[in-house]
Amino acid sequence: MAQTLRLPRSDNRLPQILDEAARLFREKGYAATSMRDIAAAADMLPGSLYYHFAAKEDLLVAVYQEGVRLITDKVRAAVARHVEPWQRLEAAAVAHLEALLKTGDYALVVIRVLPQDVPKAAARLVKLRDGYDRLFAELVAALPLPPETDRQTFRLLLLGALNWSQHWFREDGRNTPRGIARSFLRLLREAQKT
Amino acid sequence: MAQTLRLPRSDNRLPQILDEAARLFREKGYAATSMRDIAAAADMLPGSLYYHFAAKEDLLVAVYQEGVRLITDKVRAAVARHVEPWQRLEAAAVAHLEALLKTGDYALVVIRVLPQDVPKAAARLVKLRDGYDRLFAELVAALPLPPETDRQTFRLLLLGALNWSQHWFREDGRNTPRGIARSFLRLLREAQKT
DNA sequence: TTATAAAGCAAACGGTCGTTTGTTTTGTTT
DNA sequence: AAACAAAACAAACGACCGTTTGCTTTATAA
Repeated sequence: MAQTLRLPRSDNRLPQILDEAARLFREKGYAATSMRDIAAAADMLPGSLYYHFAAKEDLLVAVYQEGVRLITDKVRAAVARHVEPWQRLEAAAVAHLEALLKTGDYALVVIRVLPQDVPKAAARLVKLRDGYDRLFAELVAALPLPPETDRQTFRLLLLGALNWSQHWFREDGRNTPRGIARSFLRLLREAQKT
Repeated sequence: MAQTLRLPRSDNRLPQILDEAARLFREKGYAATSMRDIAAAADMLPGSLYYHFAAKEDLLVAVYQEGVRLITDKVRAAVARHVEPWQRLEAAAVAHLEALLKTGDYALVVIRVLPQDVPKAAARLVKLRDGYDRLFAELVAALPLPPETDRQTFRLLLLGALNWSQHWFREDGRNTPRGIARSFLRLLREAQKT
């Protein structure tokens, strides 16, 4: 059979582009980061970026997609280690927060860059997020909660608090993502024991 | 006594500038909003803005300051109507969320525009916020909580969830800021009864 | 070893950015 | 009505923006 497609070259610098783009999008936001910034950080010329991405927003989508993938993988793996619903949710919360605060730039771009800040890519970004939201919804649905507890409110409370932590979190000895996630869940759990 | 200072002219359009700037900063973010955008919305020429503000970041600081003032005033007034600590906190949470989701653009700018997005004004923005944070810290300090409850974690959980609600909240008949704030507090309160 | 496509360079395009400068209009004070 | 300052206009500055185009380098497959 005829081999028509070529493999990527080994010195392909696409990963480097994505890394620097993720770092800059997280540090300065999408609008304040220029293609020239990214190119300079990746040690290329601005125009060269357009061999890999047709437009700035496509570069963001690629970073965003990788961010969602990293978070999703971490959370899925953590959840799979438990069977008890509360333990599964706690594992998910810990993995979620560790992905945000320790994995690096990709994951933070997902919660820092708002879809509405990039109108031309907003639909794609929202779609990427939706799959992840469903994962958490399932975990909350499995909890043995008293019937008067609204599960959507519960989920929004937990996820909101976790995501907001990016704004105040500073890593130090007695302040870890794991500890914070567990503390949050402890505050929420006591009231909901059946 | 000699009158050396003049009063502002009655057709001063500074309020209009601030209104449009707040609206645009909230809609598109700081970096994506240009001085030309603001000038056009206020029906002026771009250069005219510089009679009122020396730089774009000063215009943001002015909007931000007004936003903090609006939230603080609303929360203080709401808290003052109660004496019981849990009721005071609930009143504060409701007022906080109503200020964010109903007051309009100024308040939302405060939680949507990150200080780090505007390096030259970051210190001023953080200072404006700090005063407000202290207000909530005092309300949480007054709660009758079991000794094992970490009050800082409690405060960060509640405020994070409240602030994050901007990302998913859509007003409709059975979904009000007041209802959400109360639901959040109910979830947190049950576990903490002494 | 040579053909080929992947990858990046070099240079520029039109447009928009924040801001400045000099001038003009206009409300208020005397 | 004359003087004056508040407020906005008119026009431009250099810098930077996302992107395009044509050309060169280079790793790999045949």
